[in-house]
Amino acid sequence: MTAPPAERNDLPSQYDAGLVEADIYAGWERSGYFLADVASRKPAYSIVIPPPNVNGSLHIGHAFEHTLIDAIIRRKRMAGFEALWLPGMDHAGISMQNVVERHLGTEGISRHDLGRAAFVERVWEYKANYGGAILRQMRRLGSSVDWSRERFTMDAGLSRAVRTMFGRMYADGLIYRAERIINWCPRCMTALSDIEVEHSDDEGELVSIRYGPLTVATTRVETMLGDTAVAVHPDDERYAHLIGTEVELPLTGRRIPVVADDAVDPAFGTGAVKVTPAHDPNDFAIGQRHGLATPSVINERGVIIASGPFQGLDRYEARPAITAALRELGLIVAEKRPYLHAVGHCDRCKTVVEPRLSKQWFVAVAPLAKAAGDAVRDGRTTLHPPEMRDRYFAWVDNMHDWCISRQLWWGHRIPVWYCSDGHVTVPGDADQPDPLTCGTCGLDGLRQDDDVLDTWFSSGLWPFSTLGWPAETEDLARFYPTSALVVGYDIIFFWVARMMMFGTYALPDVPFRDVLLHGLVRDSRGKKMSKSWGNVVDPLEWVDRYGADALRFTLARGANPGGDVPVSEEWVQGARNFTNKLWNATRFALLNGASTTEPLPAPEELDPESDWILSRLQTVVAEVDGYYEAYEFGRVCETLFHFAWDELCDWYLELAKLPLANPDLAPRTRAVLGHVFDVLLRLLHPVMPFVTETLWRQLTGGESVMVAEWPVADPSYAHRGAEEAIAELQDVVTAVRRFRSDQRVKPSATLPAVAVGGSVPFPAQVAALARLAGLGSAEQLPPGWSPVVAGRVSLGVDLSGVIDLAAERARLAKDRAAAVKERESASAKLTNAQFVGKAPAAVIDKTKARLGAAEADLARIADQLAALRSE
RNA sequence: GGGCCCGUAGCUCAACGGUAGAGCGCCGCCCUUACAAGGCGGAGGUCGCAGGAUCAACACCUGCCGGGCCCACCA
Repeated sequence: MTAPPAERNDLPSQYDAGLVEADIYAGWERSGYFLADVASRKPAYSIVIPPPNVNGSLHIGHAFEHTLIDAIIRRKRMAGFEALWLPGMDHAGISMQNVVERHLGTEGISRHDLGRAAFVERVWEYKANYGGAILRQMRRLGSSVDWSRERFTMDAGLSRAVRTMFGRMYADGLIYRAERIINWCPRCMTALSDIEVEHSDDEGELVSIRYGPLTVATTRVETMLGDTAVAVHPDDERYAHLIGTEVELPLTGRRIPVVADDAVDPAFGTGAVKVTPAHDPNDFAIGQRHGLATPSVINERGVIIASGPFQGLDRYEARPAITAALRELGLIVAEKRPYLHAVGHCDRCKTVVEPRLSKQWFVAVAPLAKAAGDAVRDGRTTLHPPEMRDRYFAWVDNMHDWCISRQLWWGHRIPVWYCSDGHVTVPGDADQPDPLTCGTCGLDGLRQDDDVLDTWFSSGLWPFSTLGWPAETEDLARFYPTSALVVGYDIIFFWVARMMMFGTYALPDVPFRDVLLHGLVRDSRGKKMSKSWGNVVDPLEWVDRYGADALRFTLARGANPGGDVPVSEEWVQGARNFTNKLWNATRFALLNGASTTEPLPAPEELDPESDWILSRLQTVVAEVDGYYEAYEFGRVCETLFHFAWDELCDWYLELAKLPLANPDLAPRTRAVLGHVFDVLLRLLHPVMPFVTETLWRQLTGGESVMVAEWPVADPSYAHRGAEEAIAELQDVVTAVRRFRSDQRVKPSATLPAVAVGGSVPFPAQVAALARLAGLGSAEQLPPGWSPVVAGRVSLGVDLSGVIDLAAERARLAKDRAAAVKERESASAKLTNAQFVGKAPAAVIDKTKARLGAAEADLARIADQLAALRSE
């Protein structure tokens, strides 16, 4: 796609992002630049997308994450890497099933009315109709993903990876089935892993109940129906005589033993604990140690199933009912009292989780977690920012076995078959067909496990399953390990740790070299965005209004490693203004014939202002490159923003106007202009792809900045002298401008004549100065003089009608006060530093210079005040 | 109950052992031939509090106050 170079003087004075972005993206897609070529000789650079949920839509957090990833990928592509950004989506097990069930609910039917096959069919339909919205929206943002490699966690290839992984881990004893206490959501009707449970401190009531001679306390009265013991600490003298005896369990007519167990804290409450092995993980462990029965009294819907008067009540109806019954019997010792305690909630639907004994599949995490921890400890994978390492280690070092079976219909069905004798058959390899006969006894009529796998099981394989694993594909060889993972710190455990576990288990190397953990997007007051706060924003609305580049710049600019990012529409407006500034500045360059075809003159051949901007440019190139490499996107943006706006636009373009008007000087200045804009646009491209593409094509006539070379700093253009000269010029101009402002000299009025301070080094600069400061003429004078006062004294110009002498005296007095303060500060510091003689020489010198400057200022101010007095 | 982070200009946030920065907001002046989505000038901070080590701290250490986050099977 070759963009026809537009008429150079045909650019409107405002940038309209909406006008160009869609076409540009379509052109990029057609060009094939997004595709990664396995056969290329370039070094590989790869990132797999953190797959968004199929049922979601692009929110501001995605926009943030995608901006960072795209910036990384685009820069690497320009820098000569074969860059791959692999897109895709996650089937989002519970989440997606819930969404579809809700839709069915509006039709008045449940998934059970449909049956499993029909329900799963519906989910696929839903996915086809609504899924992938995010991936389509990504085009709006400009994400340069390789669409030819798009994957889905339920597609055939990934299903094969899941089945292979399960088979291998089962064979290795890393996946097993067991009856355990698991977290159960009575609403979603499925088991959950530990991290799918959110704990919150909820108000409960601690009720003390008399069990014969003992008193126990509980927040969950209803579980007492399933108690099979009371436990006390073995060393607790108060109860030593009761150990081994039995007490009566109220309301049930059952007698239960008193057991001694170390898990009991004798200092808590009465030191006696009721034990409900089927409904509490602690109690289950106690039960195991003492061979207690494990009767379940609450079913999967949270309903009491113990026979008796409470049977059929919901757990929350049963609680007060049982309490009342106990009170009637006089068994409530103390009145119930409010008690704040941690309660687990389902992270999908917020229902209070019910610990429940059931038979589930688990991953034995110990060896995997160790490998995942080691990979970070020994530096094969690096976490950014490093503070996140502690969090990561705390998790992998203390992980419990992972419950991976879910009682859902949407997901990867567990690849396990049972015969009527209950033997388990697991196909060892993904390419084996579903087994027809039992591997143990040879019976046929096998039945597949009804459950599906935790959605994070398949996500955990993402970095290599998407590249073709278990097949040994070229993609896998070329792009694994992936170079970086860019993801929010909120899913370190859900996802990052799991990928590390699976990756180090199944492949010879880690899944990624760098992990960049970004923060959450917040509103302008630093508040977390949530629907209930009403502060969520639709990123695409901002894209519509201000353009994708403005949104991207805003997000990238706010990115500090690991930090949260506040955004507001005003920030985006500011970024939009920046795109417009770039637009107009480039337009100025184009109108003035900026050229990228003329060779850039060597430093000696240039005017100081050009030496200066090129010197600054090469510094900026080096800095920005380093910031990109360190994932310091905030600084990338900050540096480029200031260079472009404050230095290039506010000073260089103004300074360039004079040489551009001079036929002898213009060609060189045009070459410098062309070069500076060319480099600037390339540096900005990873963050602001659209506006830079538009402008870069106009400027250079090139095909696409996407595939332009990444700039490299050229230290031969470093020019200290020019930087100092321009700094001095800026000081003087600012002083004159300040004078004008103080003296209320109209901007349109030209001061009749004035002398300027500073060692302004050459005639062109004096002319520039006259222009920038609105002077009729200017001459050099010793530095440091208030311009007009100097003019009066030195040139004899009579400004008495123009100058407000009192205002000028006030200004000088103020300057003098500042100089006095500065002299004192520098002097104190110098005395201090010299006294002990430990300060580095550089510091002493610098401080001496400060002191000298302050003293010189004071002398000049005194002279000027004296001159004014004689006026 | 453990662990982590943060308290810097009105707001949101940077920086850093050696003279406090940005964006937005605010005040004043300007439609100056790239840009009013702009230009120029300016105001505004005892860097949460109290100690300590250092020639020198906003920056390092300790304690306190205030705010946030993560992990957690004490009934």
